Formats: sequence, structure tokens, C-alpha cells
Amino acid sequence: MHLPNVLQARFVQALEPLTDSPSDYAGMIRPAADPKFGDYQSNAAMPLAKRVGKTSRDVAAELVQNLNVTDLFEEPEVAGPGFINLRLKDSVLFDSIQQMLLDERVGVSKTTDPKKVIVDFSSPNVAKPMHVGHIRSTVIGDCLARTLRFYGEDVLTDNHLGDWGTQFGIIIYGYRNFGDPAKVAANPVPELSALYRLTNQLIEYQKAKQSVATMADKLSAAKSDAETAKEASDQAESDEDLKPKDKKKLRKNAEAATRRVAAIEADIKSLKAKIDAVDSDAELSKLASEHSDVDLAVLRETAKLHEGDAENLALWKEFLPHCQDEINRIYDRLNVQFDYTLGESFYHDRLAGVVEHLTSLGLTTKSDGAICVFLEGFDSPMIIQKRDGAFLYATTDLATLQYRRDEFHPDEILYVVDSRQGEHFKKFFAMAEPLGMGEVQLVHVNFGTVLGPDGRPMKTRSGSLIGLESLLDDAVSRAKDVVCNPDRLATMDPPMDGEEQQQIAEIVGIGAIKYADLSHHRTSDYKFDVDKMVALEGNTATYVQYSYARTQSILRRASDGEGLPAFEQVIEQAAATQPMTFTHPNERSLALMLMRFEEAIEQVRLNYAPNALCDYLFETAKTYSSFNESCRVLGNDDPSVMQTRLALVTLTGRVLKKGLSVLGIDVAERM
RNA sequence: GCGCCCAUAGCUCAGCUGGAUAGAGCAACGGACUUCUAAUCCGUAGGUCGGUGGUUCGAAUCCACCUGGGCGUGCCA
Repeated sequence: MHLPNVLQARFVQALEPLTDSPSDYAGMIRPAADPKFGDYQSNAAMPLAKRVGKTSRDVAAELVQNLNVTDLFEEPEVAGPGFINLRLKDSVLFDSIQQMLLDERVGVSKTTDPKKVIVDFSSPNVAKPMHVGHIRSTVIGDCLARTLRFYGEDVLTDNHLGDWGTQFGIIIYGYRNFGDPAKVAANPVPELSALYRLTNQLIEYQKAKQSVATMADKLSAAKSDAETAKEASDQAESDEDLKPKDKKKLRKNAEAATRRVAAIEADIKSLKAKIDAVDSDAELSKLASEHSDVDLAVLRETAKLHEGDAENLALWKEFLPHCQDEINRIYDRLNVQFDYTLGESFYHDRLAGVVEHLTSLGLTTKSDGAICVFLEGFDSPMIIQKRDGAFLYATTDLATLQYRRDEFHPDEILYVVDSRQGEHFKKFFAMAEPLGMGEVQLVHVNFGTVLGPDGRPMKTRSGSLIGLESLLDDAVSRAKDVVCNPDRLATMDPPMDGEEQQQIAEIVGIGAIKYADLSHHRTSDYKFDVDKMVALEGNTATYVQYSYARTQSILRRASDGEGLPAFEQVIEQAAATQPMTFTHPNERSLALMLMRFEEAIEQVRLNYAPNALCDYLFETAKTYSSFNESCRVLGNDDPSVMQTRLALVTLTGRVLKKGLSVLGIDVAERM
């Protein structure tokens, strides 16, 4: 049962005698600010009082008079300026626990009007190795797809792969010039990625040589800025008249300036490293001088591919599946699946048609040789065809939208893409209307940048990036250190064999990374700190997983060899037939938390905000830990107390497991 | 120049679309293991929510301006 929604309906009735627009006020239901105020509160009386010219306490009293909630709540109380405090009857909590126990959906209602929703997420460039930057779209998109599915929406996930760009020009060039067909045939994935790396290295080398000179000036300018800021900060530090707040501000300025210097230094360092790596290697230097026009040559290979050159097309067809294998290995490990993987290449032959169509609608303008669409309210146009005739990602996006409309007839499309592409999506969405797609709801589910531990953005262009796979390995191996802590292993009965240990490490390690991403608000930038996310304490997946494992541990003991599924049926039956009772406040708090599961899921859906569910699961796990500490389940003399507690433990386990699964995170039966 | 986002405890972050005394996790300090997993729990300390005005019965939240930070900004995606 979704209590705020129920209450809202009841308040509409109570408000009707007082106002013409009850719905403006009925929704002002919040969980109580403090347990002493009850479980929920309505704030409707205060704003309404002004409108009707009464005191807010009088209005509150009147609302209470009109309100019919005695089936669910104790007598409502008016407090403070006119808050209406509502406390659930224990019997309602008991009923709710029972109902949730008997429900596969643990009480979360299903939509009666399913919409077709396409979730477009992940979209990496194949052939390039995946790195940390790819994690957000993948993990958030997967979570949203799971959430909507859980609600009963008709969800369709699509991975819009970058499988048609320059990266294939790079591989083709590398294969032509440095490749050994026999080796590639025998061992395609590592060979192709080695060829990509080699060719890319030569390109980066040329680029680095060009840009390294101009960096010195930027550096010295930044350095002098940083020095000035540092001096100001130091001076302020010893100034006793200055407020701590101002000191902090100056300190932060100095830090930001220092960070900028560090960023430029890091860029220079990485440029020099790229140059040195080639210069110090006789063979590479030779290749570099022989292939000094490699950047242009790669573009030529790409252009040939796009023009339909038979040989390049054949190579592309040969290489693509191997590149996909590489990416799929990571998806398997992350347990992420797609209904469709329609990459850029799929839309290639539709692009010219898009331009023609827009032109026939009179929307395009030729400007500096490029075909543009100028949109009202935007300074810059959307360019759909370059001067050289090539198409751009805007063109592909339009073609994709048309295809999806014709093929899938979606009600809504979610684009889970970096905030930095916000302007592109604004333009893109603005074009949906003239293209006759105004009825499809298009949403840019944007997300913030992933920052390094030093606080600067992890950008694709700069420095060496942490490969996604090595990051997963790292998290899993650290999780294993903890899982296989000998002191803990010694307490396991039956003992944990190596296979189980490895399984748990995988579940914990991968869960840690996903949770770290999902628990931050989607739109904020966040600092990616491997140490912290696998720290296995605080607000982490591990804490929640551990709480789940503890519920299962108690149930295993309680079942006494009977087998868990059978035993859980016994608990369900008992909950349905025998009276429950609360004897400790932590029991009631836990019951209330469990009942709010639907509210948390709803938040994810309404705001596309997985962090709401993370917060809920963490709170629930904490509440369970406190319960666990204060309320012994087994060996309790009073059968009704034990029954109630077993029901709570069982339901906690199910809610945590279901909640984590909506996040795309697995659980272990013991840890 | 223009546009978008951000500024909350020492650090990392929440704050449910305007509500009661601003929260959590780390880090710090003090307690709790003969009992269902101490990967835990209980407690203490830590804040002028960047600043100034405004709207409101009521503002971290909405508006304006200011300061500082980040990102984007016509032929990459």
C-alpha cells in the first residue's frame, strides 16, 4: 500500500468543503520529520489558511474533523502552526506485512496502463576499450529499465553502438599496414585491439608533437594565477579578523587554481610520455616517420568505408563481431542486457534520406557549405551534413528517432547520456515537432561527469584512462581480500569453499562499483574513488548485501534443515493466520520502513533517480541492523513475538533483495 | 561574449519539487562481542546551507543580483 497516495485521496475529500481546488493541497503529505510526530504529516492547513482567512490551526482542526482515516490511523493530532500528524495503527502494519509477504511484488503495485518506453543507454564506441566514463550511462540506464519493467511498463532497451566511426578507420589502417592476417584470424580480439592501440598511438604521437609547444604558455599563466591565489589564502589564514567562511573560500580558490595547474601539468606529462614512448623505441620511431600522415590516412579509410568501398566494408564486417564480443564480455559481467543493439552503422543508409526530408520540409539552410537547420532560440545551428558531404551524429540521431517511431511506436524515449550533451538534445528535441513526432515524449536523462580522486574530470582526451575491466578486476580482488579474511572464514559453518568465495567476491565487487555510481544523484558530478567504494563500509552495496545475508542466516537456522523455501511458506502462513505483536520500537520502525518500499521505487520512476532507492535500501538495512541488535528472533518464549520477528526478517530479506535487483545488483546468501 | 550546471560538517555526499530543531557516511572521540555474522550496534563532537536582497505565515529549496567553480558553445560524438 502506498500510504501517501491513499492519504492524498482522503485529504481531497476532507478539503472539499474548504476549497475549490483540493488537489492543490491534498498532496502535501510527507513522512513525519520526527518519530514523535507520528509516521506521516499533512502540511495542507498552513497555505490554505491564508486563502480562506482563518488561522492555520483552525483550518487544521477543521480538516481533522472532515478527515476519514480511522481505518488506518490513530486519531490525528494538530501540532505547531497547523501540522496534522498521523500515526499508523499497528494493525495496519501487521496487515501490510502479511500482504507483502504473500505478494511476489512485495507490495509494489503494477501499472494498469503500460506505456512503451525505449531506454537508450550505454552506447560505447566499439573497438575502443571501455573506460570509467562508460559506467554511468550503462548502470543508470540498466537500473531505469529494470525499474520501469518492474512497474509493468513495456520497456525496450537499445544500445546505440558507435560502430561506424573513425575507430574502424583506425583498425582498418592498422590491419592494412601492421597486421598479420594469420595472427588476427587465430586470435582476433587481442590482435585487433593491439592494432587499434598501435595505430592510435601513432596518431596521438603526431597530435602530441603539435600541441606540446603551446602548453608551456598555458602552464606559466596558470602557475602565476595559482601563486597569487595561494598567497591570498595564506595571508587570510593568519588574519584573525577574517571569518572562517571567507578563509575557506579563499582556500578553495587556491585549491582550484592549483588543480588547474596540476591538470595542465598532467596533460603535458601525458603528451611527453606519448612522445617519449615512440621516440625511445627505434621501431616505433621508424613507423612514426613512415606514417607521418596517419591521422589523415585513417580518415580516408573511414571515408572509404562510408562510401561503400568493398574491401573496407568486408574488413568491417569481419572485425565488428569480435569488437562486440569484447564489449559483451563486460556486459555479461555487469549483468546488463539489451533487447536491441542497433548501432550507428544500422542507420547509415538512411542518413541521406533524413537530409532530403528536412530539406523538402524547407527546414535546412546551406551555410559555409554545410547543411544546417537553424532553430529558434539557439545561437548555433544543428549541422546535419558537413561541407565534405559526411553526416554527423545529429543526423544519425534523427534517423534513429524516425526508425524507432515507425518500428516500435514508443510513447517515451529515454536518452541516458552525459549532461554535456544537453544542448544537442535541446536542439534535437526541438526538431521532433516539425518532423511530426511531437507525440513521443523525449527525455534526456542526463548525468554528471565522473571525476578522478584529484577532483578533475576524467576526460577521454587526456592522460591514460583506467580501463573498465581492470577496474572491475580491482574491485573484485579487493572484495575477495575481505570475503576471505581468515578470521571471518573460520566462523563459517559449513566452511566456504574457494568457488563460493570467488562467487561472493564477484557479487560484492561488482555491486560496489554499481552502487557507488547509483547512490549519487544522477545529475551531480561525483568523485570516483576506488578505495572508498570497495571500502565495504558505510553507504555501500556491501552493507546492504551483508544485511541481506544476515536475514538469510537467521532463516536458515530457524528452518532447522527444513529447506528455506518451504520454511518461508510456513512463515507466510503464520503471518496470515496468527496474531502479531510489537514489543520493541525497533520492530515497528522496521515494519514501517518495509512498507515504504513502494514509495522509494516510485521516486526512481518519477525522477529517473536511482539514488532514491539506494538511500531507501541503506536506511532499511540500518533499521534492520538496529532491530537485529535489539530484537532476538530465535529461542523466544512468546510464539507471537517470534512469529512477528520471523515475518519481519523474511520480508526484510525480500525487500533488500528485490531492491538491489532493481538496481541491477546481486546478493549472496551468506557473506 | 552567450548558454547550462554547481557552491550544505574537516572530507565525500543526501535533502523527497516551500514545512517543525538542516541529515548520512567516512575521518575524530567514548562505549558494547560466553547468545541468530562486530562487514555490526549505541553514544559524543562537528554547520551563518558561498554572499546580499526579494517573494512567503515559513526558504538550503523559488526569484534577482553578486562572488567563486565546472561544463558547453557551427562542420567530433
